[in-house]
Amino acid sequence: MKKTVFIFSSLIIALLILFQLSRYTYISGDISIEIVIAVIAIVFFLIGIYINKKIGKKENSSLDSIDQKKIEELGLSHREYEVLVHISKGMSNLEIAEALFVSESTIKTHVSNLLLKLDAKRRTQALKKAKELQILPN
Amino acid sequence: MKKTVFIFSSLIIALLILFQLSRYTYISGDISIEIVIAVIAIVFFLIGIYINKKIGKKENSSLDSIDQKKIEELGLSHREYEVLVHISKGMSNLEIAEALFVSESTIKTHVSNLLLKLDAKRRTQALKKAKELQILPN
DNA sequence: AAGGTTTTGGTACTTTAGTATGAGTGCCTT
DNA sequence: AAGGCACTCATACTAAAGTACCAAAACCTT
Repeated sequence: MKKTVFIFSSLIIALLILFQLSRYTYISGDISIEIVIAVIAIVFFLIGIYINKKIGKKENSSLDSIDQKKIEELGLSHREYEVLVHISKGMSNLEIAEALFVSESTIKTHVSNLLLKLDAKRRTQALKKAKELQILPN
Repeated sequence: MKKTVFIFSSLIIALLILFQLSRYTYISGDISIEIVIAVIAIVFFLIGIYINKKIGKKENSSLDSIDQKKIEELGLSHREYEVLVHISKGMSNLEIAEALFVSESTIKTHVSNLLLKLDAKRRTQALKKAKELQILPN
């Protein structure tokens, strides 16, 4: 919101400055009108690119970042989320157990609770839902 | 490549037309120079936005689009790929079987071949690899 | 210190997933 | 027409995954 106002204010100011500049060069006549126009064209062309890039980056970053709030909302504990991340790497319960230095039973407990909290029947479904909820990166 | 050439050609032509237009209005003097400059500024501003959107979409689509060539490289059959897509939706073998109107045995066979071709031990690992290979959308 | 939550782990069991093997059918190509 | 490939399905396993229930230690918090 604030940025949009700033950008449009800058645009209007730039426009006014260019108007004054063009009038000056028109009167003095020491710079050809074609060059002025070319400069204006290039400047606004670059402004257009710049603004679009800003907007594009915002959209991308909102798609990439994981939603910490939603993890809390779901009541996922730190360990459960950790297990979820390992599942997303395609690891088996035993592999996760070894990676986290705990027993396979522990991982099974975590997975079971995980599936309950994510309302999933399978780990693959949990992955799909987690990605939809933005708690796992794509 | 072709699009880039097209865009730059259009840009150069637009520039030439605007030059001629500006000269004409300069000589005839029936349109104030400020309006001409404002029009040029707006036009190039819009051109900048347009080009950037095109480029942005290309970048996004290249990240999103599935790699048909890699599917062929891996030797994945149409049915196997179909099963893979269903797995990525979090479905069980039985659910996939019902969705595709075949027996669970058939799906198991497909999954087995799928895992071999993707060099995966589990379906979750197959999903991870498939996404890395860009044969599944994120 | 008491109480709740998290983390850990076990047993026992059911359900999916995945492997191995064999085999029939249909389609395309040579 | 014959061979190859994709698709289908079955049986019989083995291996994971997931559930249910219980329980103890570790942790924060009030």
